[in-house]
Amino acid sequence: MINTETFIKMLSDPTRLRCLMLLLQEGELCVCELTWALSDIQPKISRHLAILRDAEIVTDQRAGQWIYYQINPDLPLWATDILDATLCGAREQKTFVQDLKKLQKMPRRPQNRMCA
Amino acid sequence: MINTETFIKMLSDPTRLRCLMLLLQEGELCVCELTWALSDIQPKISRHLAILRDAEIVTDQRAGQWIYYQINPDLPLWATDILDATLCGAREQKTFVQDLKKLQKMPRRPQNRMCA
DNA sequence: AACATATATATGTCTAGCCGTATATTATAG
DNA sequence: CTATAATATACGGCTAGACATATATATGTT
Repeated sequence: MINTETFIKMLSDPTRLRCLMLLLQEGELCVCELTWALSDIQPKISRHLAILRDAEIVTDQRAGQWIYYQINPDLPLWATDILDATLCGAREQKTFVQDLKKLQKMPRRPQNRMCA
Repeated sequence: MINTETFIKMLSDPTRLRCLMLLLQEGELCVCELTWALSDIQPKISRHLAILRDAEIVTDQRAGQWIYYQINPDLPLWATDILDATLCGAREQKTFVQDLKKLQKMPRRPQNRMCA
């Protein structure tokens, strides 16, 4: 089971935190959606998602050529509480607002598996 | 006002996190108490507390030769929520339990100002 | 098969930030 | 006015970890 120190270290990189906030907000996103939303390069996003996956903070699931990530539903309560509180803070900050807006404007966005 | 990214970065150092957890649990502690509790060296504790003070996550108050630190009471709600959730997690981890136990066994512990 | 798209990983570089040691500052006691 | 205790800061060294680029792997399409 993950401990608080490790968990917070995982959140302490801005790219990882932005990905997690979007995943928490949206439920499930693939690498190309996150890459688009953050206006960043694919290997960087992929690498950070791999770090989060190795720490069991997110889970991944392949759907065709896309790999969808989501917050690990089995996180301990204190961990989801940290994420929820962070999202509350992020909602009033321009980085998150911009990321979410950018995501919603993504052209040819692969349909979210949750809606399939 | 502090943002989520900066706030979490401040928590991401183990020494700072341990100090914050003890401060949240105990209300107010001086440098020598934290130094004793963490079994670490004074300049290191002092430096990390200065970092937290500069980020306005803690406040300090001199009482004679001691300087007492506490969690900044004016933190935004999301920030105190993060700290509270982290403490919930920490309470079940041996680092925090040990730190707290060590603190309580400190000889000639300066009386806490809150009890004065 | 050939090509395009999505994702992952490998490699070498670079820097933010932590560390220990030494020293400075401030307060109390004698 | 010393001496001691508590705390803060300065300095140089070191390393974890983030970066960009290049390449590998996997899937889907024609």
